[in-house]
Amino acid sequence: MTTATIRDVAKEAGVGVGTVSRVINGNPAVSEATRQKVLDAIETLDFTPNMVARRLSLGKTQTIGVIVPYFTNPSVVERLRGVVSVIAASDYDMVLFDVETVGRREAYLHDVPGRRQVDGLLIVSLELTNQEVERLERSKLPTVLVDARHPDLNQVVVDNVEGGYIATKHLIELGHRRIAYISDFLNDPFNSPVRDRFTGYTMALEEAEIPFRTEYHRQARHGREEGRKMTHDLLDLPEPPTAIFAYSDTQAIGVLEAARERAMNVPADLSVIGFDDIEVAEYLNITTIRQFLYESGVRGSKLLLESMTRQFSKPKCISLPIKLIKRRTTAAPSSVAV
Amino acid sequence: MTTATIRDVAKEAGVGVGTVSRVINGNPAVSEATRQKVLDAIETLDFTPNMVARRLSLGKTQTIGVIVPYFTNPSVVERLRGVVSVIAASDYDMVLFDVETVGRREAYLHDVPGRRQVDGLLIVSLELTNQEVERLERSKLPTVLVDARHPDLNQVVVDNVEGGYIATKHLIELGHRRIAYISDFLNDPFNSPVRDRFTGYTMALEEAEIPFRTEYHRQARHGREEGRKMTHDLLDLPEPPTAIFAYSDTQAIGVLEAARERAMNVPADLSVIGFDDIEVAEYLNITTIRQFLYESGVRGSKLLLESMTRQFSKPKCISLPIKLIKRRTTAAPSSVAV
DNA sequence: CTGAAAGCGCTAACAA
DNA sequence: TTGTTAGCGCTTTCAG
Repeated sequence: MTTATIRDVAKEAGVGVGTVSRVINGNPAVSEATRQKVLDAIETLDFTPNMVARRLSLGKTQTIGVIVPYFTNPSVVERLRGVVSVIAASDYDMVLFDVETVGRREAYLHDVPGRRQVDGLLIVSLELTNQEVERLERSKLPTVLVDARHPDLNQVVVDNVEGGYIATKHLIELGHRRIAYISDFLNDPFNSPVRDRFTGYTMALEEAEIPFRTEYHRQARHGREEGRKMTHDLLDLPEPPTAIFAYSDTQAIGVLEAARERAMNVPADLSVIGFDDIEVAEYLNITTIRQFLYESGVRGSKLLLESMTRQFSKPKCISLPIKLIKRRTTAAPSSVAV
Repeated sequence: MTTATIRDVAKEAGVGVGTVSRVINGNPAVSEATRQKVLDAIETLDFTPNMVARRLSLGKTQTIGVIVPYFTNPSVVERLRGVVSVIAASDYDMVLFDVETVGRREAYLHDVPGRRQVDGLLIVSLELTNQEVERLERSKLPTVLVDARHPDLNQVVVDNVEGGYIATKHLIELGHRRIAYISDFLNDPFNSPVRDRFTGYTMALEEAEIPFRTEYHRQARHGREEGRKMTHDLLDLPEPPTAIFAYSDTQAIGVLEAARERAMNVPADLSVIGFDDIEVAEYLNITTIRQFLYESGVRGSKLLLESMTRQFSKPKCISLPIKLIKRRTTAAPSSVAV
């Protein structure tokens, strides 16, 4: 038994396919009698409309695409949760494109708009080149960026410079002078937050007239383990920092591990501040800069849904706040260290 | 400028649409000369084939659907990571259906097979009724269950009875006699793991000739907060337990919180064991029963991909191991408590 | 090798 | 109200 089509239903009910289509789509221009006949036929044939056919006919897919890098990253997952919560409640399906390599990134960014398989596109934590944006614009595919900026696109963002500034300033106000910043690679063309937070870091330093020391900035691939290693390097310095600002909570966890391995007391011997406020940060009592990750996903997808119904005259930019969350990994430096 | 179709390309290249199609699909029966003409035309028109049309024509979607409950649940996310890792590396797209309510559950399970929008279906942590399975079979849609059982379907599972048994036995061997089990509701028809682990719990008790006490089993909705509350209730008992086996790590975290609120020392005053071994469990040093969540996603999707190419004579059942991970939340009861 | 034409299952415009 | 028909863009015989 092959699946029933609209034609089978029409035959079974003794009506035309158009009528069946109308019934399916709730078109009121159908008499109650025939509607019932059709409904019965649908029932006996256990018919469900073929979405692919409908999509082709309609020219719409009722699907939104979400491109995310590193689905393994907790902050990305948290944003995605927000996205899922609104998409699942809408009439749209969601297809997920996970970018782990440059190749896939290019493939998705190139193909997804052209293939016409989604009605809207949400791009999370991925910096786009002008060329890519141009292509997107040509395809007329409604798009919104979450955690990435571009003058021509709708976006929801956060002020990472300010975030870096606030984090560093918190440490300074606590009395620290030897403050390190550990982060992802600064020269990654697709990662501007890492640079922005660095800028905030240096701004705060400068404001407090603390000279920036190259050896206090470490960079590596993203990850807890890398955070751990960088911390050890830092602590091996002749004049080790008394506080570390980690680009992400994940890296901050690595810092904590390193400290534990050296039997150092946090925050007495070493202060640590992270960024993001992922869920674990709370359990581990990590002082951090909260950015509303879940909320960013929610706002981003809502903005997308909205932009799919009406065109905005110019790109919308939603700026989400950030907030210092003081917990138990930061304190004044022990006097001996100063 | 509307998107170019295969017909435009054909005209531009001065060939028939069939030829263009052949070129696109790498059909070797095309002369090098015409192939080049077509390629040029594709280039100048910036043509990308419309996936929806291709799908309709092919009768395949190159898409696999994944139905998960509570995307907010860390263990589900972890499984999903495994799924994403293999799907993203395949030629399939992945559409995600998040089930938060009974209504959506029914809707997805009913519609997804019929709509023919996916070539395969992965169902995670969702128990199916016979009726639902029957429908699935009728639709001939390749399906695999992850973390759920059914005699007629492919599946990857874990022995939860054994898990519950091992967890409890660990506590018993440490010397505990007053052991509580906190969990999700036992009578949830769609959650058999909760019952299985309970069975394992009672088995271990029985084997050690420890009578089961009703007041030592608490149930509530899933969540950290609920775990916290149940723990307080337990500790308010005239004869409180010395050890708690939590259905999930999430709930175990709640136990830890409650203990901290009472300034109780874990594991000296109270032992805690969780289940799953989600990432946080490691950071928080929670003793737990590891089930290979990520791996379950990987195996499940591989099995699905495989079952989409060749039919199995009978349903495959992959059973993943479990493992006691001893960390720092379990120890012998303090003598005073005995 | 290549072009023409017949679908894939559905929607919507057009008649009736 | 309803049936008929022309697409939606692509693949795939079937001739040539």
